[in-house]
Amino acid sequence: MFDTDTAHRPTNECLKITEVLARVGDKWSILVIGRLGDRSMRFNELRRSVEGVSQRMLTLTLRGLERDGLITRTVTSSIPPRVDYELTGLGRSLLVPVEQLARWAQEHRPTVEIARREFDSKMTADTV
Amino acid sequence: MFDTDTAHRPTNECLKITEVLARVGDKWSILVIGRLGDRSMRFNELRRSVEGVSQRMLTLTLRGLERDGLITRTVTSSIPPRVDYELTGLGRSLLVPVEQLARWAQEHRPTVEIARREFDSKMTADTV
DNA sequence: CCGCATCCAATTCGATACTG
DNA sequence: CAGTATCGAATTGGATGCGG
Repeated sequence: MFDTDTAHRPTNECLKITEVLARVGDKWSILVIGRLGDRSMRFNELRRSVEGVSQRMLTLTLRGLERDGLITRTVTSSIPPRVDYELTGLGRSLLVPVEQLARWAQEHRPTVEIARREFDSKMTADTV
Repeated sequence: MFDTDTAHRPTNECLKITEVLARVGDKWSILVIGRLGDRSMRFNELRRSVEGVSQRMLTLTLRGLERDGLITRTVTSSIPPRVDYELTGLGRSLLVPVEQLARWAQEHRPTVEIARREFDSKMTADTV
């Protein structure tokens, strides 16, 4: 998998894909994308909405998403200034597989948590 | 999104989901899962296959996946010892949305790369 | 209101060396 | 072969204070 060809092609495609997935993988990107799924939002609005994200990380996340062409950043030079973030078409297309993954996580979270507890209890039993 | 309810429920579900997605998000997990999609594999076989992963990181990744119930670890006490890793049913179910995401990445990678170059050139133009 | 810069703590990761 | 242990380097992230 991760390859159109039947053959096992380790480096080329995989590395590139990993690079793209790195954006999705980080802690905040998908949450921000999820929030922007409904409508465009302002900076502090997003900040409050995502909850737990620091100003710094939100800034970095938004820059990254903008760089990848997933969101647009629109500055309105008023006083106070206003900056709106909105998903691009590309960003909205990403929303589809991300929602699938979110659904998986939501559906299987209980199973995973049970597995974790079981694993952990086995480990502590070994050590003692 | 990321919520079954219509209302905006920021903390509860999202944090838990983030926690689960953190496993998928890290650099090696999805690659390992992808490799195990076809068949079970031994430790060093995986190590060579994933390519770029250090022994340490592969061990940590495999432990994490095992802890979450996504793979099984089977030890055969021979000389030399033999350890096989295999996807569980849960792991195979994760393979589905992950493949979708991989397809997205594969399909849109050129677009993303163009966006990145464009963004970067704008930035350097500003600075100078 | 938006966001950058700096400092500093914590975590992550690779390299290396050593065990059953 | 399949790990564990340790160490230093690099990356990451929060807190704070300043600037447009």
